[in-house]
Amino acid sequence: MRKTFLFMDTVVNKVDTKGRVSLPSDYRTIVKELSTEIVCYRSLTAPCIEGCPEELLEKLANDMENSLDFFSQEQDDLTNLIFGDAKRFSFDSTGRIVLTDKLLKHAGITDSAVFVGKGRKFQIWNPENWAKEEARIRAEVLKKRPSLKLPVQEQK
Amino acid sequence: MRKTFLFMDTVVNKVDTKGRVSLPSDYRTIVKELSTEIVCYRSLTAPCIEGCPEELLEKLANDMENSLDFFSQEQDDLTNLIFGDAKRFSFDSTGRIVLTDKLLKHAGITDSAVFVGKGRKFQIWNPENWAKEEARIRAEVLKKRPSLKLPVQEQK
DNA sequence: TATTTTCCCATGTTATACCATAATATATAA
DNA sequence: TTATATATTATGGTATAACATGGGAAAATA
Repeated sequence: MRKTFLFMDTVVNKVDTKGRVSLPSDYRTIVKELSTEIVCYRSLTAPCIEGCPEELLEKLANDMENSLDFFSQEQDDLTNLIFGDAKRFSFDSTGRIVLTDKLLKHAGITDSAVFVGKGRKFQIWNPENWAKEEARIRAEVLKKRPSLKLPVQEQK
Repeated sequence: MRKTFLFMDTVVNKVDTKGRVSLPSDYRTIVKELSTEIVCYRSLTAPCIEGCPEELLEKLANDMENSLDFFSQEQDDLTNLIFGDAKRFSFDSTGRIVLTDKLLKHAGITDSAVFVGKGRKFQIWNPENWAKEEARIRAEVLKKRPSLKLPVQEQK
């Protein structure tokens, strides 16, 4: 895998009635070096969609295969949950993927979606939900790091 | 074996009176790169059918051969169970396989079946049973979430 | 010959590849 | 800088191809 595969930035795109969305151009150039496909699945921990190159899940599959706990119930459950939910999405020449109803519903996305870079992977949120989530995260960080001194500035 | 051989997603297909089911198109494209056959067997741990390319069983056979537990009763039993039960299924030009009564009965499948991706392999469930199983797994994973540890990935 | 199994064709449905245009960003010249 | 041109990207619409599935003929089996 390339060393510098980092999904970044926050991009809002429209979602049409068929569930089509343009994958941000930046994301595409990253993905294109490997293939014309990405994998998406419902986040286990948040009301959003997660996406990544297939290579990332490939690595996970390998690790699980080679794990000592191969026959354990937990691994069995995890593979079912992860791979059962994940799905390949290929984008056409115009750079769009078609998200499924299951994914859109889980994230509460209707007519527009926001792509949020997360390094090796990215997330797709309902814009309003993301606004709240971002605020929550920022608040959390401030609370956890009281010694962090930000420049005192007036709110505008 | 190809780099990206991952069975994913959850697909419901009909099973007709002859026991015919369409293998999901995604699965077929994976399998086709190797052959026109898959191997199916009754899951050892759940009321479902498991399927995979023959190459995976090949790998299993190798691993067991090279294992330190070569003479163990457990491994002996496992090979008997798996290889004794496994059977090749070839799919025709329309992409269908014909499941045997033994398999269908074990999974409680009658008129429709759900394919669940599991990475290197996949499972075939009775839809209602899978719904319950998925709910169970999700609840389980959420409960364990704080301590949940995926296989540690080696840094290179 | 009767029964099962395999193979192939036909059809409705859905998804996807493609084209056209609009919007945006980037580059170039004044 | 400002204005204009060019390229890239986003989005709407549509024709096409792919798919799942029912039915039946040919082949194989008993």
